[in-house]
Amino acid sequence: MRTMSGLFIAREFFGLARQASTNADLMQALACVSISMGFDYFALTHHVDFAAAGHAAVRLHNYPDDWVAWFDARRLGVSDPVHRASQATSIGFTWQRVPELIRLTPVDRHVLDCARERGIGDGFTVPAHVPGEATGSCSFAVATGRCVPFDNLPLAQLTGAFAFEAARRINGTRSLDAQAPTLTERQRDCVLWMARGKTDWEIARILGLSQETVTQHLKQARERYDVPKRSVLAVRALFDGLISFSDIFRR
Amino acid sequence: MRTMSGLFIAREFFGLARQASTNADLMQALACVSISMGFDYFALTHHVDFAAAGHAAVRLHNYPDDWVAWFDARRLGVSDPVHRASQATSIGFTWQRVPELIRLTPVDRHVLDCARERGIGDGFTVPAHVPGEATGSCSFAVATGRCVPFDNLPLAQLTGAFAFEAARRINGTRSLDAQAPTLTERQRDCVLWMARGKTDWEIARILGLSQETVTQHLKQARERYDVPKRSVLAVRALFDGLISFSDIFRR
DNA sequence: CGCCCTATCCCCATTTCTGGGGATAGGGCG
DNA sequence: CGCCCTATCCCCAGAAATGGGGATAGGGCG
Repeated sequence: MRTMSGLFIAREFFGLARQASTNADLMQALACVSISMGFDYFALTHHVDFAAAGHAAVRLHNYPDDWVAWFDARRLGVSDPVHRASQATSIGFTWQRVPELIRLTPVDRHVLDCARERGIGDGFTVPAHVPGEATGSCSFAVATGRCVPFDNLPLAQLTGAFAFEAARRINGTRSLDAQAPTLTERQRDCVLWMARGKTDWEIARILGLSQETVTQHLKQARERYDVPKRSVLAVRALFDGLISFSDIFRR
Repeated sequence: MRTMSGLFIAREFFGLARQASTNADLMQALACVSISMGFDYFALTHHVDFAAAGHAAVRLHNYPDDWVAWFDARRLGVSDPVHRASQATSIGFTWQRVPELIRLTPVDRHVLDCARERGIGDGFTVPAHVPGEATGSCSFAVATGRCVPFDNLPLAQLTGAFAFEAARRINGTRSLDAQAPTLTERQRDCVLWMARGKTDWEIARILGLSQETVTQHLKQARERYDVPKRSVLAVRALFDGLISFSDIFRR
């Protein structure tokens, strides 16, 4: 009775993932659930160049070694077509749908062919994007020549999403900084418009102040954060939630 | 037998959402599935200022009229605490968890209190973020005094994610060629150090280039994003996941 | 009352960023 | 081969940001 076993699989994985306190714990849980769902491989990864990236980037997988070597030699972490496709949707997709999401180049087709030659056939990828963090995904794949277990794709969607969040937790998601500086309302106004790309003169017009006053507010905000430049001030205020991406981009 | 009815609800909703060709179709499907899951209200929305935003922004909901009027009068689409919290996680969260995700200001607490007074109690929000597009979410809420149906949260996670993607499809997903800008490796290096607060001279020393080359790379990055200032360039690159908070703050 | 904070405005000099122009070299692709 | 992209370097002038100084006014608190 597949219906019943699907939810049993989910509950078991959620329990393991919730208890996981290391990447190894999570890897083991993912290896088991992949098999249970009818997949052969999994890969939970940030879409970065692992040769250049440091410690904070996550990559947990059980892909064949020769595929991984080939992938890394070409530094495909950023440009892999499946990774690129995952930036065009908010829910999971089978790899057969990739050409509907992005325009495939000849190089992309070659990458997919080489994966097939090295044992990775079709798959299902669950995107995970949190603003301010590297984009990522959790993929489940079948060996070359096998079929994706279509009935279990909703379960794979849930599992992939939950696994990525567990990885964020284990590897240290940003924590709320109780000691972060606060800004006055006026300082925050000026920081928000600066982050929108306005000059002091423009902000002065918008808020009905003199240009020097705007300069002063931004200087005082920088001093509270002890940063030398406005670019890092904007980043810090974003990180602390004093301003939000939506607020910045609003028209 | 709740286990059985949960997956029955999911399959029914997926069928309706897949067939939906208008926002009204999707709204009807969401209204039904919300009740079936044990919620009283739903709201699928882009996090924009609806007074100013245009045609591409989606908002489908069945909230009480006086709450909506209050919400819009204060233009909370971009600064609502639940919306802001959804930018700090990749999976859904109950509103009780919002203080773990963002720092609540006195204004935020007032917003949550007023929602409660107008009939909206607790809820569960599923974030949806596609790089290069406005952030959004699909929320399910219970009336003041009622409990969130915890057993159905995995189902709400699936439903919310699927509904948001259906809304994207109905309202015209972007074309294959419309992708967030990309930066060359060198441009990204310079953007990252700029976002860390370094001057061109400093970046030049760090990367072993001339100061003019650094200026050029940053100019070209601004041109790719079509933004006039470095502050907003840093914000955009963060939003799209090209650089991350951990990249910037890492030593 | 004095002190501190916030908001507002002004001045100066220097550094940094922005727009605009020029150039070379190497690699990939049609 | 020509074209485009990437990386690198240079020049100029003007706008914008940064550091540093000055000031007033109003409100809250000990």
